[in-house]
Amino acid sequence: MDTLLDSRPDHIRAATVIVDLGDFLPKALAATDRPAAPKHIQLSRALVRALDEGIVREGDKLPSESDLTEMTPYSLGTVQKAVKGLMQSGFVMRRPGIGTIVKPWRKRLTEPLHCRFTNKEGDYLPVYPSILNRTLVTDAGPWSVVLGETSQIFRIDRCLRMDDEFSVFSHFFVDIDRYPIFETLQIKDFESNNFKKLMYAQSGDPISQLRQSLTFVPASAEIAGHIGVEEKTSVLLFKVTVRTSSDDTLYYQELYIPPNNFDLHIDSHLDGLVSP
Amino acid sequence: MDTLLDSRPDHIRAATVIVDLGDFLPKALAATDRPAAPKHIQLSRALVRALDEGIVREGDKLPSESDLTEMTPYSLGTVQKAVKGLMQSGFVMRRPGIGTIVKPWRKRLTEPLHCRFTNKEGDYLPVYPSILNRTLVTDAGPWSVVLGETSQIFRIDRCLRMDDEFSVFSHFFVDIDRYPIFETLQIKDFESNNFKKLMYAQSGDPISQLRQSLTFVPASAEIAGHIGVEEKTSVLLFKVTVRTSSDDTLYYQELYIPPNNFDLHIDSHLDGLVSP
DNA sequence: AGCGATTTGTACGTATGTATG
DNA sequence: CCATACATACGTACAAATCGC
Repeated sequence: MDTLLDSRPDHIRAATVIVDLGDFLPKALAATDRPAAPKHIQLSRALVRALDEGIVREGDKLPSESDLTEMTPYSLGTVQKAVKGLMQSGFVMRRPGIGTIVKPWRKRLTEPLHCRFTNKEGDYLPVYPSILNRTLVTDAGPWSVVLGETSQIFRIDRCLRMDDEFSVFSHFFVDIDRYPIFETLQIKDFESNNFKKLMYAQSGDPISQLRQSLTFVPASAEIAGHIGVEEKTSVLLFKVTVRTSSDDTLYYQELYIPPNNFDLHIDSHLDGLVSP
Repeated sequence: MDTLLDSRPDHIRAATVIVDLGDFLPKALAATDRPAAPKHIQLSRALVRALDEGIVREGDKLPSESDLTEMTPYSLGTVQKAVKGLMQSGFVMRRPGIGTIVKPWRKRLTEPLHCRFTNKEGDYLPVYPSILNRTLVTDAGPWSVVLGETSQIFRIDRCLRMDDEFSVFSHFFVDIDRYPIFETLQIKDFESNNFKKLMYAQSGDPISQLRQSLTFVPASAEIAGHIGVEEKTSVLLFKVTVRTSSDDTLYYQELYIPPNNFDLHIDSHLDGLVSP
């Protein structure tokens, strides 16, 4: 084939070598989750882990379905479910007759999940979160609607500094019945951990519904102070509700974003395959 | 069951009656797509159509998997795929032991796909689109990156009036090799149709990847005029790239949104099940 | 252009597990 | 404890797209 006329994207054209997972997969699958996740989820996670650990790299071709069926104790259908999940999450690309190819993912997902900015070059700004406060919420609001009127809701206030450029203020609402760790953990412990890890450590439930909305609102005095704008300046309020496929709300988040010159990247869906 | 203590959401509590699709489904499935879509997609679409036509309403319980298997010529696995697709798209909710329940969708999706606002009551603002212009794009930009440097790109400029409240200006970029209809159709024909219908009529390919980002930008003179703000006013630039699961870009859209008091609802994913 | 070999995609039938009422 | 209904899993078969010869 004439490569000069090969206009396919790099991550397709370059994929000729099939990555060897013969050593990795059996070990990765032996380390079972507790309680045991479905087999196709275990396989999906193992493959994502292989990506995280650099065993599989962007542009690599994964073993074929039948190969995976042979090197795992799973059936073809299970393997297919696993790889299909990876495709729906955007990790890989599949074509009949070609194979399964790992898409370029630019950079691994870091904290926090739903508020990442890129500069003009497309690089993500590093985020430096700091915890300001944690309170038991007693009044009603959007949080109680989505998390349930009867539940015990904690609110965690954070300030997310975006690489010394600007700051975002965050109200994070969570039901402590579902995530008791947010009540028991000391505030200082939040600093060293990150929210995504905490959420996944507790739930294991796949995220499959994201409800997001945006409004312009005037900044309150408190919020204005934290994000460095004048009081009543118009800022963006970004509301995020995260649900499982069975419609349980995992958490609700409000992000106050001042005017800035960076691109806010909006997540579409993740299907619970993000590696903790 | 004591309804006073029943704190479950309406759409679960109310679902006691199983909707009768015995008449509708066989007829709906007989009207096959051209070219034939996979059976599980056909079934999904038939169920969505039942929703559109009011045969199934919000809160209704769908027939069980085994019932659907009996009333259709399809196997259990096929039925499961179809209903699972509806769940991942957010149309229905499923629980073992209970059944499949149609979620409240407030209002059917109308035009345009990615820019819908709600008022304080949660109702969508009606949208009145008008076509301003259609040009062949020759220069490079984000559009050429995502649609391909070599492709013939058309740009359609539109003004989307949001229920007499405010207006949004839109640049819609599409590859005419993929959607020749955007070149052949007269501008006046766009008014009566809507974009979503046009896109689905042509492709049939399921949408599965949405890439969305937001930036603050100063409004150009032209755009400022259309959306009724002063030149150089800071407006929101909402960029949307829509791809299939095989990574083909369907279209790219830029939306210029003036400051306003409504909620911009952000789509997460639709999986191609939206009924045309 | 044609023909296998490969690989994903769809589909069927069956069996068993788990949550709910 | 039982019936219902969704969830997972297995094994098989064939179709459709792609590639190399």
